[in-house]
Amino acid sequence: MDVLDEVFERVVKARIFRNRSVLSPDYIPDKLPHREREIRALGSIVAQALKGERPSNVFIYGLTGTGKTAVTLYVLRRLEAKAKELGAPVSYIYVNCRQRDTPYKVLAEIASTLDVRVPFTGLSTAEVYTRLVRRLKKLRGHVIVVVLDEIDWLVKRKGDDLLYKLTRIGYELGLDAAKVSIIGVTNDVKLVEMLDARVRSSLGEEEIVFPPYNAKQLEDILRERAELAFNPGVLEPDVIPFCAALAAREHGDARRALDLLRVAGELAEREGADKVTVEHVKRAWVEIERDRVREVVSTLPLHAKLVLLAVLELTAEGKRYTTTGELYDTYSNLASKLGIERVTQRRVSDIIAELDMLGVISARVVSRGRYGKTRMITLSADPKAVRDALSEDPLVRILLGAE
DNA sequence: AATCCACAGGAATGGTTGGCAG
DNA sequence: CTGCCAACCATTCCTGTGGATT
Repeated sequence: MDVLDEVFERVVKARIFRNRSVLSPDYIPDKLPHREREIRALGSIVAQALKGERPSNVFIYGLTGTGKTAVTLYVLRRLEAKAKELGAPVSYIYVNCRQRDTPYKVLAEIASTLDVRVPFTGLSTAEVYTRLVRRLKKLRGHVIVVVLDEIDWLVKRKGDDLLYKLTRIGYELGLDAAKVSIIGVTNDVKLVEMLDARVRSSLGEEEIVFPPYNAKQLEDILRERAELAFNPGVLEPDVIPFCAALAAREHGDARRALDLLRVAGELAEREGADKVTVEHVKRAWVEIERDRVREVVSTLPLHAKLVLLAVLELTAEGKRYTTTGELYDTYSNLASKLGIERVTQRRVSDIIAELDMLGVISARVVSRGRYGKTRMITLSADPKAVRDALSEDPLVRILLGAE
Protein backbone atom coordinates (compact mmCIF):
# COMPACT_ATOMS: atom_id res chain seq x y z
CA MET A 1 0.00 0.00 0.00
CA ASP A 2 1.58 3.25 -1.08
CA VAL A 3 1.09 6.75 0.21
CA LEU A 4 -1.88 7.60 -1.97
CA ASP A 5 -3.69 4.40 -1.13
CA GLU A 6 -3.34 5.35 2.45
CA VAL A 7 -4.74 8.82 1.85
CA PHE A 8 -7.65 7.50 -0.18
CA GLU A 9 -8.41 4.84 2.40
CA ARG A 10 -8.45 7.36 5.14
CA VAL A 11 -10.91 9.63 3.34
CA VAL A 12 -13.19 6.78 2.37
CA LYS A 13 -13.16 5.33 5.86
CA ALA A 14 -13.71 8.72 7.44
CA ARG A 15 -17.11 8.67 8.96
CA ILE A 16 -17.36 12.11 10.44
CA PHE A 17 -19.79 13.74 8.04
CA ARG A 18 -23.08 12.42 6.89
CA ASN A 19 -23.86 15.52 4.81
CA ARG A 20 -21.30 18.25 4.99
CA SER A 21 -23.14 20.70 2.73
CA VAL A 22 -25.71 21.31 5.44
CA LEU A 23 -23.07 23.38 7.18
CA SER A 24 -22.06 25.37 4.13
CA PRO A 25 -22.76 29.11 4.28
CA ASP A 26 -25.42 29.12 1.57
CA TYR A 27 -27.46 26.22 2.78
CA ILE A 28 -30.97 27.28 3.73
CA PRO A 29 -32.48 24.87 6.25
CA ASP A 30 -36.15 23.95 6.49
CA LYS A 31 -36.32 25.17 10.02
CA LEU A 32 -34.92 28.44 11.28
CA PRO A 33 -35.00 28.32 15.06
CA HIS A 34 -35.58 31.56 16.96
CA ARG A 35 -36.59 33.53 13.88
CA GLU A 36 -40.34 32.89 13.91
CA ARG A 37 -41.13 36.53 14.55
CA GLU A 38 -39.03 37.73 11.63
CA ILE A 39 -40.37 35.10 9.26
CA ARG A 40 -43.90 36.08 10.14
CA ALA A 41 -43.16 39.77 9.69
CA LEU A 42 -41.51 39.42 6.31
CA GLY A 43 -44.02 36.83 5.15
CA SER A 44 -46.99 39.03 5.83
CA ILE A 45 -45.42 41.87 3.86
CA VAL A 46 -44.47 39.94 0.75
CA ALA A 47 -47.74 38.02 0.78
CA GLN A 48 -49.28 41.03 -0.99
CA ALA A 49 -47.57 39.77 -4.13
CA LEU A 50 -49.93 36.81 -4.21
CA LYS A 51 -52.80 39.19 -4.75
CA GLY A 52 -50.94 40.90 -7.56
CA GLU A 53 -50.11 43.91 -5.42
CA ARG A 54 -46.68 45.42 -5.04
CA PRO A 55 -45.45 44.53 -1.56
CA SER A 56 -44.00 47.39 0.47
CA ASN A 57 -40.29 47.89 0.26
CA VAL A 58 -38.56 46.47 3.29
CA PHE A 59 -35.43 47.41 5.13
CA ILE A 60 -33.83 44.63 7.11
CA TYR A 61 -31.15 45.28 9.69
CA GLY A 62 -29.08 42.97 11.78
CA LEU A 63 -25.46 42.12 12.44
CA THR A 64 -23.69 39.47 10.38
CA GLY A 65 -24.87 35.95 11.02
CA THR A 66 -28.22 36.86 12.50
CA GLY A 67 -30.10 34.98 9.82
CA LYS A 68 -31.15 37.91 7.63
CA THR A 69 -30.21 36.29 4.36
CA ALA A 70 -31.44 32.87 5.36
CA VAL A 71 -34.82 34.18 6.49
CA THR A 72 -35.23 36.37 3.43
CA LEU A 73 -34.43 33.60 0.99
CA TYR A 74 -36.49 31.12 2.94
CA VAL A 75 -39.54 33.36 2.85
CA LEU A 76 -39.12 34.26 -0.80
CA ARG A 77 -38.67 30.66 -1.90
CA ARG A 78 -41.83 29.72 -0.12
CA LEU A 79 -43.56 32.72 -1.64
CA GLU A 80 -42.50 31.72 -5.12
CA ALA A 81 -43.65 28.17 -4.53
CA LYS A 82 -47.00 29.35 -3.24
CA ALA A 83 -47.37 31.69 -6.20
CA LYS A 84 -46.70 28.87 -8.59
CA GLU A 85 -49.37 26.83 -6.87
CA LEU A 86 -51.83 29.67 -7.29
CA GLY A 87 -50.70 30.55 -10.77
CA ALA A 88 -49.62 34.05 -9.77
CA PRO A 89 -46.70 35.57 -11.69
CA VAL A 90 -44.40 36.27 -8.75
CA SER A 91 -40.64 35.95 -8.68
CA TYR A 92 -37.65 37.25 -6.82
CA ILE A 93 -34.13 38.26 -7.65
CA TYR A 94 -31.31 38.03 -5.17
CA VAL A 95 -28.27 40.26 -5.54
CA ASN A 96 -25.37 40.30 -3.14
CA CYS A 97 -23.93 43.80 -3.22
CA ARG A 98 -20.67 42.63 -1.76
CA GLN A 99 -19.98 40.62 -4.88
CA ARG A 100 -21.74 43.09 -7.16
CA ASP A 101 -20.42 46.21 -5.58
CA THR A 102 -21.13 48.85 -8.23
CA PRO A 103 -24.39 50.18 -9.65
CA TYR A 104 -23.50 48.74 -13.02
CA LYS A 105 -22.92 45.25 -11.71
CA VAL A 106 -26.09 45.27 -9.65
CA LEU A 107 -28.21 46.42 -12.57
CA ALA A 108 -26.53 43.94 -14.88
CA GLU A 109 -27.26 41.15 -12.43
CA ILE A 110 -30.91 42.08 -12.17
CA ALA A 111 -31.21 42.47 -15.92
CA SER A 112 -29.57 39.19 -16.74
CA THR A 113 -31.78 37.34 -14.28
CA LEU A 114 -34.68 38.71 -16.31
CA ASP A 115 -33.09 37.40 -19.51
CA VAL A 116 -31.82 40.73 -20.74
CA ARG A 117 -28.48 40.21 -22.40
CA VAL A 118 -25.90 42.59 -20.93
CA PRO A 119 -22.14 42.53 -21.38
CA PHE A 120 -20.19 42.76 -18.16
CA THR A 121 -18.64 45.99 -19.32
CA GLY A 122 -18.80 48.44 -22.19
CA LEU A 123 -22.30 49.83 -21.77
CA SER A 124 -23.21 52.90 -19.82
CA THR A 125 -25.14 52.30 -16.64
CA ALA A 126 -27.98 54.34 -18.08
CA GLU A 127 -28.17 52.01 -21.04
CA VAL A 128 -28.49 48.95 -18.84
CA TYR A 129 -31.15 50.76 -16.89
CA THR A 130 -33.23 51.54 -19.96
CA ARG A 131 -32.91 47.98 -21.20
CA LEU A 132 -34.08 46.79 -17.82
CA VAL A 133 -37.06 49.13 -17.88
CA ARG A 134 -37.97 47.99 -21.38
CA ARG A 135 -37.97 44.42 -20.12
CA LEU A 136 -40.05 45.28 -17.08
CA LYS A 137 -42.67 46.80 -19.34
CA LYS A 138 -42.96 43.51 -21.16
CA LEU A 139 -43.49 41.81 -17.84
CA ARG A 140 -46.58 43.81 -17.02
CA GLY A 141 -48.64 42.07 -14.38
CA HIS A 142 -45.69 40.35 -12.79
CA VAL A 143 -44.57 41.05 -9.28
CA ILE A 144 -40.82 40.98 -8.79
CA VAL A 145 -39.12 41.22 -5.44
CA VAL A 146 -35.53 42.36 -5.63
CA VAL A 147 -33.32 41.52 -2.66
CA LEU A 148 -30.26 43.68 -2.28
CA ASP A 149 -28.18 41.91 0.30
CA GLU A 150 -25.39 43.76 2.12
CA ILE A 151 -26.33 47.07 0.52
CA ASP A 152 -24.02 48.87 2.90
CA TRP A 153 -21.17 47.79 0.64
CA LEU A 154 -22.81 49.49 -2.28
CA VAL A 155 -23.95 52.61 -0.52
CA LYS A 156 -20.73 53.32 1.34
CA ARG A 157 -18.66 53.05 -1.78
CA LYS A 158 -20.94 54.39 -4.47
CA GLY A 159 -23.72 56.26 -2.74
CA ASP A 160 -27.43 55.75 -2.97
CA ASP A 161 -28.18 56.88 -6.55
CA LEU A 162 -28.95 53.37 -7.64
CA LEU A 163 -31.28 52.77 -4.72
CA TYR A 164 -33.09 55.95 -5.61
CA LYS A 165 -33.55 54.81 -9.19
CA LEU A 166 -34.64 51.33 -8.22
CA THR A 167 -37.21 52.53 -5.75
CA ARG A 168 -38.53 54.88 -8.41
CA ILE A 169 -39.02 52.02 -10.83
CA GLY A 170 -41.36 50.53 -8.29
CA TYR A 171 -43.39 53.69 -7.93
CA GLU A 172 -43.41 55.38 -11.26
CA LEU A 173 -43.72 52.66 -13.80
CA GLY A 174 -46.88 51.80 -11.98
CA LEU A 175 -49.40 49.98 -14.09
CA ASP A 176 -47.34 50.02 -17.26
CA ALA A 177 -44.86 47.49 -16.11
CA ALA A 178 -44.01 44.74 -13.71
CA LYS A 179 -44.38 45.70 -10.09
CA VAL A 180 -41.05 45.88 -8.39
CA SER A 181 -40.49 45.89 -4.69
CA ILE A 182 -37.18 46.06 -2.95
CA ILE A 183 -35.83 44.37 0.11
CA GLY A 184 -32.67 46.03 1.34
CA VAL A 185 -30.57 44.03 3.74
CA THR A 186 -27.80 45.62 5.79
CA ASN A 187 -25.42 44.86 8.62
CA ASP A 188 -24.93 48.46 9.47
CA VAL A 189 -27.62 50.14 11.50
CA LYS A 190 -26.10 53.54 10.87
CA LEU A 191 -26.53 53.11 7.16
CA VAL A 192 -29.93 54.75 7.17
CA GLU A 193 -28.37 58.04 8.17
CA MET A 194 -26.27 57.98 5.03
CA LEU A 195 -29.26 57.64 2.77
CA ASP A 196 -31.02 60.40 0.92
CA ALA A 197 -34.30 61.24 2.67
CA ARG A 198 -36.38 60.10 -0.30
CA VAL A 199 -34.61 56.76 -0.47
CA ARG A 200 -34.90 56.36 3.26
CA SER A 201 -38.63 56.87 3.28
CA SER A 202 -39.40 54.68 0.30
CA LEU A 203 -37.07 51.87 1.18
CA GLY A 204 -38.09 52.02 4.79
CA GLU A 205 -41.80 51.51 4.21
CA GLU A 206 -41.34 48.54 6.48
CA GLU A 207 -38.47 47.67 8.76
CA ILE A 208 -37.46 44.46 10.39
CA VAL A 209 -34.67 44.22 12.92
CA PHE A 210 -32.83 40.97 13.54
CA PRO A 211 -31.40 40.76 17.05
CA PRO A 212 -28.20 38.74 17.59
CA TYR A 213 -28.49 35.19 18.84
CA ASN A 214 -27.36 34.40 22.34
CA ALA A 215 -25.21 31.38 23.16
CA LYS A 216 -28.21 29.25 24.02
CA GLN A 217 -29.94 29.99 20.75
CA LEU A 218 -26.76 29.34 18.81
CA GLU A 219 -26.59 25.95 20.45
CA ASP A 220 -30.09 25.15 19.26
CA ILE A 221 -29.17 26.11 15.74
CA LEU A 222 -25.98 24.09 15.79
CA ARG A 223 -27.69 21.03 17.21
CA GLU A 224 -30.34 21.15 14.55
CA ARG A 225 -27.77 21.27 11.79
CA ALA A 226 -25.30 18.92 13.40
CA GLU A 227 -27.90 16.22 13.40
CA LEU A 228 -28.12 16.40 9.63
CA ALA A 229 -24.46 17.05 9.00
CA PHE A 230 -22.69 14.55 11.22
CA ASN A 231 -22.94 10.87 11.85
CA PRO A 232 -24.35 10.00 15.27
CA GLY A 233 -21.90 10.18 18.13
CA VAL A 234 -18.97 11.76 16.34
CA LEU A 235 -19.23 15.06 18.17
CA GLU A 236 -17.80 15.11 21.64
CA PRO A 237 -20.39 16.60 23.99
CA ASP A 238 -18.54 19.87 24.59
CA VAL A 239 -18.05 20.70 20.93
CA ILE A 240 -21.36 22.39 20.23
CA PRO A 241 -21.44 24.49 23.40
CA PHE A 242 -17.87 25.53 22.71
CA CYS A 243 -18.62 26.63 19.15
CA ALA A 244 -21.67 28.48 20.38
CA ALA A 245 -19.70 30.22 23.09
CA LEU A 246 -16.96 31.35 20.72
CA ALA A 247 -19.48 32.68 18.22
CA ALA A 248 -21.55 34.35 20.92
CA ARG A 249 -18.46 36.28 21.84
CA GLU A 250 -18.45 37.55 18.28
CA HIS A 251 -21.84 39.27 18.62
CA GLY A 252 -23.81 36.05 18.15
CA ASP A 253 -22.76 35.28 14.63
CA ALA A 254 -24.44 32.05 13.56
CA ARG A 255 -22.50 31.82 10.34
CA ARG A 256 -19.29 31.92 12.29
CA ALA A 257 -20.57 29.18 14.57
CA LEU A 258 -21.51 26.96 11.65
CA ASP A 259 -18.19 27.61 9.95
CA LEU A 260 -16.40 26.57 13.10
CA LEU A 261 -18.30 23.36 13.31
CA ARG A 262 -17.74 22.54 9.67
CA VAL A 263 -14.02 23.29 9.67
CA ALA A 264 -13.55 21.42 12.93
CA GLY A 265 -15.20 18.43 11.32
CA GLU A 266 -13.02 18.75 8.25
CA LEU A 267 -9.90 18.85 10.38
CA ALA A 268 -10.98 15.77 12.25
CA GLU A 269 -11.78 13.94 9.06
CA ARG A 270 -8.52 14.92 7.39
CA GLU A 271 -6.48 13.44 10.19
CA GLY A 272 -8.55 10.32 10.33
CA ALA A 273 -9.92 10.93 13.80
CA ASP A 274 -13.21 9.29 14.65
CA LYS A 275 -14.40 12.10 16.89
CA VAL A 276 -14.54 15.86 16.65
CA THR A 277 -13.06 17.41 19.77
CA VAL A 278 -12.82 20.84 21.34
CA GLU A 279 -9.20 20.81 20.24
CA HIS A 280 -10.34 20.61 16.62
CA VAL A 281 -12.60 23.58 17.17
CA LYS A 282 -9.74 25.63 18.56
CA ARG A 283 -7.64 24.85 15.54
CA ALA A 284 -10.58 25.56 13.25
CA TRP A 285 -10.85 29.01 14.78
CA VAL A 286 -7.24 29.76 13.92
CA GLU A 287 -7.56 28.36 10.44
CA ILE A 288 -10.69 30.33 9.64
CA GLU A 289 -9.06 33.53 10.77
CA ARG A 290 -5.97 32.81 8.72
CA ASP A 291 -7.95 32.11 5.56
CA ARG A 292 -10.06 35.19 6.02
CA VAL A 293 -7.04 37.43 6.42
CA ARG A 294 -5.23 35.87 3.52
CA GLU A 295 -8.18 36.34 1.23
CA VAL A 296 -8.63 39.96 2.20
CA VAL A 297 -4.95 40.88 2.07
CA SER A 298 -4.20 39.16 -1.21
CA THR A 299 -6.55 41.43 -3.18
CA LEU A 300 -5.28 44.64 -1.60
CA PRO A 301 -3.50 47.19 -3.80
CA LEU A 302 0.18 47.70 -3.03
CA HIS A 303 -0.17 50.89 -1.03
CA ALA A 304 -2.88 49.37 1.11
CA LYS A 305 -0.54 46.49 1.87
CA LEU A 306 2.17 48.94 2.86
CA VAL A 307 -0.21 50.80 5.13
CA LEU A 308 -1.19 47.53 6.72
CA LEU A 309 2.43 46.59 7.17
CA ALA A 310 2.99 49.96 8.84
CA VAL A 311 0.14 49.22 11.25
CA LEU A 312 1.66 45.84 11.95
CA GLU A 313 5.04 47.38 12.78
CA LEU A 314 3.63 50.17 14.90
CA THR A 315 1.46 47.91 16.99
CA ALA A 316 4.07 45.19 17.17
CA GLU A 317 5.47 45.40 20.64
CA GLY A 318 3.54 46.58 23.64
CA LYS A 319 1.95 49.56 21.94
CA ARG A 320 -1.69 48.82 21.37
CA TYR A 321 -2.69 51.53 18.96
CA THR A 322 -1.39 54.11 16.54
CA THR A 323 -2.73 57.26 14.90
CA THR A 324 -3.14 58.50 11.35
CA GLY A 325 -0.17 60.88 11.39
CA GLU A 326 2.23 58.38 12.89
CA LEU A 327 1.00 55.73 10.50
CA TYR A 328 1.53 58.00 7.53
CA ASP A 329 5.13 58.62 8.51
CA THR A 330 5.86 54.95 8.91
CA TYR A 331 4.13 54.15 5.66
CA SER A 332 6.14 56.86 3.90
CA ASN A 333 9.35 55.29 5.13
CA LEU A 334 8.34 51.90 3.86
CA ALA A 335 7.53 53.35 0.46
CA SER A 336 10.86 55.11 0.20
CA LYS A 337 12.69 51.96 1.24
CA LEU A 338 11.14 50.34 -1.79
CA GLY A 339 11.99 53.37 -3.88
CA ILE A 340 8.40 54.06 -4.85
CA GLU A 341 6.33 57.24 -4.61
CA ARG A 342 4.13 57.57 -1.58
CA VAL A 343 0.46 58.44 -1.92
CA THR A 344 -1.05 61.47 -0.21
CA GLN A 345 -2.33 61.46 3.32
CA ARG A 346 -5.83 61.90 1.99
CA ARG A 347 -5.53 58.65 0.15
CA VAL A 348 -4.08 56.87 3.17
CA SER A 349 -7.06 58.11 5.11
CA ASP A 350 -9.31 56.28 2.67
CA ILE A 351 -7.13 53.20 2.80
CA ILE A 352 -7.48 53.16 6.57
CA ALA A 353 -11.23 53.30 6.16
CA GLU A 354 -11.13 50.45 3.66
CA LEU A 355 -8.99 48.26 5.90
CA ASP A 356 -11.39 48.99 8.71
CA MET A 357 -14.36 47.91 6.62
CA LEU A 358 -12.58 44.71 5.72
CA GLY A 359 -12.15 44.01 9.41
CA VAL A 360 -8.39 43.68 9.40
CA ILE A 361 -7.80 46.82 11.41
CA SER A 362 -10.16 48.79 13.55
CA ALA A 363 -10.14 52.56 13.43
CA ARG A 364 -12.29 54.88 15.48
CA VAL A 365 -12.09 58.62 15.54
CA VAL A 366 -11.02 60.14 18.80
CA SER A 367 -10.50 63.71 19.78
CA ARG A 368 -7.45 64.48 21.79
CA GLY A 369 -8.34 68.07 22.47
CA ARG A 370 -5.50 70.45 21.89
CA TYR A 371 -3.63 67.56 20.29
CA GLY A 372 -6.14 67.30 17.51
CA LYS A 373 -8.61 64.87 16.17
CA THR A 374 -7.37 61.62 14.70
CA ARG A 375 -8.17 57.96 14.41
CA MET A 376 -7.14 55.41 16.94
CA ILE A 377 -5.97 52.48 14.89
CA THR A 378 -5.52 48.95 16.13
CA LEU A 379 -4.86 45.70 14.37
CA SER A 380 -7.98 43.60 14.76
CA ALA A 381 -6.79 40.52 12.91
CA ASP A 382 -4.21 38.10 14.18
CA PRO A 383 -0.74 39.66 13.68
CA LYS A 384 0.87 36.45 12.55
CA ALA A 385 -1.87 35.80 10.03
CA VAL A 386 -1.46 39.32 8.68
CA ARG A 387 2.28 38.99 8.46
CA ASP A 388 2.05 35.70 6.60
CA ALA A 389 -0.54 37.06 4.22
CA LEU A 390 1.51 40.17 3.51
CA SER A 391 4.64 38.18 2.86
CA GLU A 392 2.94 36.55 -0.09
CA ASP A 393 3.41 39.78 -1.99
CA PRO A 394 6.88 39.75 -3.56
CA LEU A 395 7.49 43.48 -3.05
CA VAL A 396 6.30 43.51 0.52
CA ARG A 397 8.41 40.47 1.24
CA ILE A 398 11.51 42.52 0.49
CA LEU A 399 10.61 44.74 3.43
CA LEU A 400 9.80 41.85 5.70
CA GLY A 401 13.03 40.14 4.83
CA ALA A 402 15.07 43.27 5.46
CA GLU A 403 14.44 43.24 9.20
C1' DA B 1 -15.38 81.00 26.63
C1' DA B 2 -12.33 81.05 22.96
C1' DT B 3 -8.75 78.92 20.60
C1' DC B 4 -6.59 75.74 17.75
C1' DC B 5 -4.54 71.09 16.83
C1' DA B 6 -4.49 67.18 13.70
C1' DC B 7 -6.66 65.32 11.36
C1' DA B 8 -11.76 63.55 9.28
C1' DG B 9 -13.89 63.21 5.30
C1' DG B 10 -16.78 65.61 1.21
C1' DA B 11 -16.42 67.13 -3.74
C1' DA B 12 -14.37 67.56 -7.97
C1' DT B 13 -11.25 65.96 -11.13
C1' DG B 14 -7.56 63.22 -13.57
C1' DG B 15 -5.07 59.28 -15.49
C1' DT B 16 -5.30 54.33 -16.65
C1' DT B 17 -7.16 50.12 -18.03
C1' DG B 18 -10.35 47.00 -20.19
C1' DG B 19 -14.07 46.40 -23.07
C1' DC B 20 -18.40 47.19 -25.86
C1' DA B 21 -20.88 49.28 -30.03
C1' DG B 22 -21.12 50.46 -34.58
C1' DC C 1 -10.78 51.46 -36.12
C1' DT C 2 -12.95 55.42 -33.20
C1' DG C 3 -15.80 56.94 -29.52
C1' DC C 4 -17.56 56.07 -25.34
C1' DC C 5 -17.95 54.23 -20.81
C1' DA C 6 -17.23 52.01 -15.93
C1' DA C 7 -14.12 51.10 -12.49
C1' DC C 8 -10.27 52.05 -9.84
C1' DC C 9 -6.59 54.49 -7.69
C1' DA C 10 -5.09 58.75 -6.74
C1' DT C 11 -4.70 63.99 -6.25
C1' DT C 12 -6.10 68.72 -5.03
C1' DC C 13 -8.71 71.68 -2.45
C1' DC C 14 -11.64 72.05 0.90
C1' DT C 15 -14.75 72.68 5.21
C1' DG C 16 -15.73 70.62 9.69
C1' DT C 17 -14.91 69.38 14.57
C1' DG C 18 -14.23 67.44 19.93
C1' DG C 19 -12.17 68.85 23.60
C1' DA C 20 -7.41 70.04 26.29
C1' DT C 21 -5.27 74.10 26.83
C1' DT C 22 -4.98 79.05 27.11
